[in-house]
Amino acid sequence: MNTKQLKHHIGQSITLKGWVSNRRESKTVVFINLRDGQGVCQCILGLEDLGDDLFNMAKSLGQESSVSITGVVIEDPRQVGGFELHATDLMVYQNAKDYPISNKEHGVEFLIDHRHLWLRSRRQWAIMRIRNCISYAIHNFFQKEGFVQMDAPIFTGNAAEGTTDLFETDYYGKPAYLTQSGQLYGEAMAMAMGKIYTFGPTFRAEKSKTRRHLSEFWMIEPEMAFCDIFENMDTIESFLRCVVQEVLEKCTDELQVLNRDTTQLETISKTFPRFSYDEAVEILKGEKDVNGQNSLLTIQQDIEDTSARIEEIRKDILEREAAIAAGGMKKGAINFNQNKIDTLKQELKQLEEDLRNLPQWLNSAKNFEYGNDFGGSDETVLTRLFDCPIMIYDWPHEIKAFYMKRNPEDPRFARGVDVLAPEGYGEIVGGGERETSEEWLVEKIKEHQLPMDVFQWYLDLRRYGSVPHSGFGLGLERLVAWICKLDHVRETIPFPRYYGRLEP
RNA sequence: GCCUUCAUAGCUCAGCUGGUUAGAGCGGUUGACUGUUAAUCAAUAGGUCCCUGGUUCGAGUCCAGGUGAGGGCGCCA
Repeated sequence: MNTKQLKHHIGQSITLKGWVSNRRESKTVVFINLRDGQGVCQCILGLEDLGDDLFNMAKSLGQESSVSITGVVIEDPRQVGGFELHATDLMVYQNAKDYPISNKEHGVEFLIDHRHLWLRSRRQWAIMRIRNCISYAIHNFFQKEGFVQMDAPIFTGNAAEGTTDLFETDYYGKPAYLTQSGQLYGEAMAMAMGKIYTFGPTFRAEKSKTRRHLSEFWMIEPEMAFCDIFENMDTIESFLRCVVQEVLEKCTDELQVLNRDTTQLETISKTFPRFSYDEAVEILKGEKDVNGQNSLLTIQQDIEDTSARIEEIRKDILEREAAIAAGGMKKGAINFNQNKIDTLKQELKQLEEDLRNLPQWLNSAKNFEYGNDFGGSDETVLTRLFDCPIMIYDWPHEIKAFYMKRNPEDPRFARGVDVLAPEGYGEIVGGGERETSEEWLVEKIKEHQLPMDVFQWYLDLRRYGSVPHSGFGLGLERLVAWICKLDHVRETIPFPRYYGRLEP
């Protein structure tokens, strides 16, 4: 029996097993919010129903104590979940004391240090369930479309694109690296199966301290034979649409816990705008408007709005502080105002940081040099103008990987595609069409000064039945972060690994 | 690697131009209250102000170095 099944047992006596997430008490009643992993249910434990011993035990329960409560299910629309349990019996597995995570706000460092316990809180519960839903939806989509899941190796012997961002391990006395992409193997597997996808961990030793980088993350890499870049973009679009719609449908409770504005996700049904690199540069530099908006003016406006909001918050804080200092306020009101001030200060900190960054971003967009790759801030500036994901294709070949196919009509460009998520989440998908010609590839490998011998197996794919083929890589954590609208990808994975973080 | 912000009670934070015994809320403990949703109310315990050195009659506050953390850039999903 669990809290999700209560609606089938109204008026019946049942037993729930779980953890005490909160407790309130008065002289003859104790209220316990019971969390069982599925959901929550408020349990009412009355002195008369339980007797002195059990009632006193109920009173002594600390947060996160593990218990089993038997009682009658009562429908009550005021309650979270819609039901409550009028207890007739209580069994305590363990009475927990001094649980470190209270229902108040905590700082990031403290919470991450207690990640093993933090996972129990409501918000994390919602995020992990959405992550699960996304994983399932991804498998579902590819399986329905006839893709075969095949796993690429995690140890790799060669460093295809430099060793600086690879983790080195000892493999029977030889250096081995943890995979940073299974793509080349994906191509080999696609030639065996037609359409495949990998779903596995990826490791990058980038010393990045940003809200969108992890050292260990999960990547989904489909690869399709007989597929050009445009068919690839079609696949990416229907894939993302399918996953987001699945979450909207299946995770209404979870999205609500996160306070996610779902109208911003429903725009997924729109056709994703597609721009060539050339067009995207014009938009970025403010030389071309889109949707009646100019990128530079939009950021300029953001700067002004942010400054105005900062002023507003400062004033609000001062007023509340003055009101408290003036005295005569009831303790409850003081408490309320102080909490409000805390939240406002939090927002203020965030806004002040934005205000430090925005002018840099504006500057970087203004002075963007044609031919360069887009930086994180450029992506933010671009996507600021759209409410659904956008795709950018045909990149200068110099800045793309050696295996990227050149546009036959204009060899200055490589047929890569990046998908940028809205709301500042940046690149969630990177992909493209792969080079089919052995000659071109050999030339590229030389140009990138890569060791030819380790790519012989890869070149075999072009020697024996080379066909046009494409694929892409999706960062699961970035997708989860965007769908849940989280500040940082470290909340999207149970035990995050990022620069400087290895425990717990 | 570069830039930037920060470190005060178990937790979240206040502490002004340096000045007596360092404060609040939450959490803990004790008590009050039949219905609370981060309950409320009263009382109570709880401190190496990150570390080292310096300036000063006097440093939580100023300066230098170190350590740890947040965020941004580069790089990327």
